Amino acid sequence: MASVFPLADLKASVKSDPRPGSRSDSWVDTIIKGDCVSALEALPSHSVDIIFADPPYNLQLGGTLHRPDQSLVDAVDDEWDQFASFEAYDAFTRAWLLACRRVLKPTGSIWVIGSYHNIFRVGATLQDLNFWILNDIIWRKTNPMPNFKGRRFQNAHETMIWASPSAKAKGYTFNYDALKAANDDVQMRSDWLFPICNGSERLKGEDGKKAHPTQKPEALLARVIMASTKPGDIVLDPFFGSGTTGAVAKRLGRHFVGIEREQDYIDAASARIAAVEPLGKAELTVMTGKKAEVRVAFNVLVESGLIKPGQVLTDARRRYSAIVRADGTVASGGEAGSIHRLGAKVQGLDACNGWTFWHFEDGQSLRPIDDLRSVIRSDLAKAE
Amino acid sequence: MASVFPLADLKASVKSDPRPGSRSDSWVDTIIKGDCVSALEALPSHSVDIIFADPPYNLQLGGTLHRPDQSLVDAVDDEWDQFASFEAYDAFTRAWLLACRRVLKPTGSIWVIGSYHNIFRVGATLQDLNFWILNDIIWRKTNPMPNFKGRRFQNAHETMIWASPSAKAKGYTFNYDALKAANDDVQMRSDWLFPICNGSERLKGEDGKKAHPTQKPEALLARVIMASTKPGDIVLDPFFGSGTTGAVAKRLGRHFVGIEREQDYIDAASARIAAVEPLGKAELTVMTGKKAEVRVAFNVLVESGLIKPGQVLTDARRRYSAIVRADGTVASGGEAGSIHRLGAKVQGLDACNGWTFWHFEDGQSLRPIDDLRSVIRSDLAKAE
DNA sequence: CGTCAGTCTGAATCAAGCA
DNA sequence: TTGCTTGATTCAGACTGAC
Repeated sequence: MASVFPLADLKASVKSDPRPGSRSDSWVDTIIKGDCVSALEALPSHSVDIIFADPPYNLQLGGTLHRPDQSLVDAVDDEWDQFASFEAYDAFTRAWLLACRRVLKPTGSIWVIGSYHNIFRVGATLQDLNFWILNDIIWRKTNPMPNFKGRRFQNAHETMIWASPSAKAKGYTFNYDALKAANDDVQMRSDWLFPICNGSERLKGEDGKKAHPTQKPEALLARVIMASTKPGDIVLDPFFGSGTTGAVAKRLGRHFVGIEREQDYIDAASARIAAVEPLGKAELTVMTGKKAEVRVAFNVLVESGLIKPGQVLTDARRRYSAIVRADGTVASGGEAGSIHRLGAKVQGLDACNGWTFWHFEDGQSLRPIDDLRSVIRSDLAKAE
Repeated sequence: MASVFPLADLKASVKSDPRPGSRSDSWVDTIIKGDCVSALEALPSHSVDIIFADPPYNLQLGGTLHRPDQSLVDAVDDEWDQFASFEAYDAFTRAWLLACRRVLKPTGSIWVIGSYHNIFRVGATLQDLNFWILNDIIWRKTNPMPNFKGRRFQNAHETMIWASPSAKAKGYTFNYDALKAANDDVQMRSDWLFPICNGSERLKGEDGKKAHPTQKPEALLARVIMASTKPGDIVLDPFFGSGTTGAVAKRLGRHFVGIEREQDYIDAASARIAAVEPLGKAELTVMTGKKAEVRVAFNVLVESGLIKPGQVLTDARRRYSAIVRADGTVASGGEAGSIHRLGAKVQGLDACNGWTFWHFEDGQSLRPIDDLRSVIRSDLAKAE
């Protein structure tokens, strides 16, 4: 897993089995080293299910920026983020988006993340190329960097665009019911709240400094992948960087393909992905349709890591137990469903408040999962 | 207030006093009836302080942007139609944005609101025209319309772009301190939470149906106007519609100019604005920080005797010390200079705010010399 | 072992005024 | 236009080390 694939070898491999849709599988679950567009052009047509792209933002920073305490802000000044003009950035964007569409299945979809520096150009280019925008999604950051000079609003979000390859492409995956069940039985909205990536999740080099300047949080990728793929799907990331997409895809039982130019990033991502333990099949079953009659309400706990997929919940007296799945449903015996339904089911009742019925192990004691919801609510309140 | 101004009369009026920056005032606090670009071209250059624009996103596009996926139009016509439509929309956007910039003061700023159907094109056009994006702001709706088909995320937000007329235009108004104070003493973020406009605020016709399809909530406009204008400023809305911008501007003690083509909307907006009662001066006072306060130099403290020549200043932890000299400079070791330069020097930094760095003995405690500046300012205020 | 205070840092288009 | 001086300015969360 996560082997590195030199571009020349990839071309030879794909040439030997070039049928669209077929694949020799040699490039699946690998990181292809090379230029984004060249690597994309070496892949078979219509061969991946979704694309998650975190392209350079084309930040145009002036001088240096200091905090009020005079410490220096470590800005993104990498060579890969430098473009001569908007025209150059647009040409770059067109090229990789066109290459992406050829590789994407007609039933697939693409996600692109950006900030106000680049996202408007990306969105307009997507439309110009006849991609069909399905949603724009706002990642609200719980802990964004402040505006130090007090001359603007605190830049507290980033924008993702979710699009299908054409207006007529209808087969894209959207796990509506699972998302709704996981969101307290109301539709998942277009604004998502997550912390930025730091702490132990943040990859660091031997010098203790961040391995990549723009590492995205796994929770963000988890929601993207759970929303728009099925288990076993192939997720392509043409700007692989620190490999968050690959790590989350592997954990969630999806395949990945990464494209990356810089060897340092490839090394960090390879090691990271190798350490990932995939979830089991039971945890990954995505609820589909209404026949399951299952309505869950706590995937935020799962996404935030307060509850982990595979974790066992019980009632207060440990008479009943259930296993948490990655999509925010729970399973027990042959039954699966929302915390509320399964709680009722195991007790033989018509209704049940899953939040107070199900408990989790906290050291030696059992605590209701509602306690964890309080933690999330507290975070949400702070973010408002 | 809120009289209607036929475009022909406006042209005659402005022609009689065409000096840029000057104004006969005849067009202030009126609704100009006519085409957006023509009306803008009839206004004096550099005459308004901010622009709030809620442009149509389906202009000349027929059903293209809103069309559900199941279109009966065949493929070739469909693609051609889309391409032509985006081009037409871009041309329209360029035209009204260019006309807006001529009318906008160099110290002004512009807000544009839109959804994913059009905001990416608007943002890219703003950048192409060398507007300088200051922030993108997300209006999160507390009560958005559900997604009925369950094929996408609930579209629960709209996007606003806030921009200055050029990268070098620095004088735009931003009431940072007032916003921060109003936000529990933390910086105002780029994501704002407001309900959509309904209930009694929603304008309705005699038939009881909504007078305008996209009436914006007054709270949204209030934050925009309070953030980026001063009392007495002129707020221009080139797509006036139901007149929310005018109503809020009047209530908040600002002037407005509206441009609108449809007589029905003009009638509704005129009546609405006429009923608005402006707030009093006391309610409108904007909290300002030190930037807007009277400048008090360090030597004023020495001259006034609050700080005495020979007195020793230290930093908050008494790691560094300096002696005050009669000319208002301070000295430490062999170095001397302003409170700022010496503060930077002793710390080995490029810059330092001497007002908050240097402290003086006050009984048993250390207090920043900035406290003494407040004393001076207080005395000055009493003398006014 | 826990607590508390201090430190560090994150995709940043981040000053204004005058000579 | 450019360069220099003055002086205005930070939130949340993880980590570190003292006690």
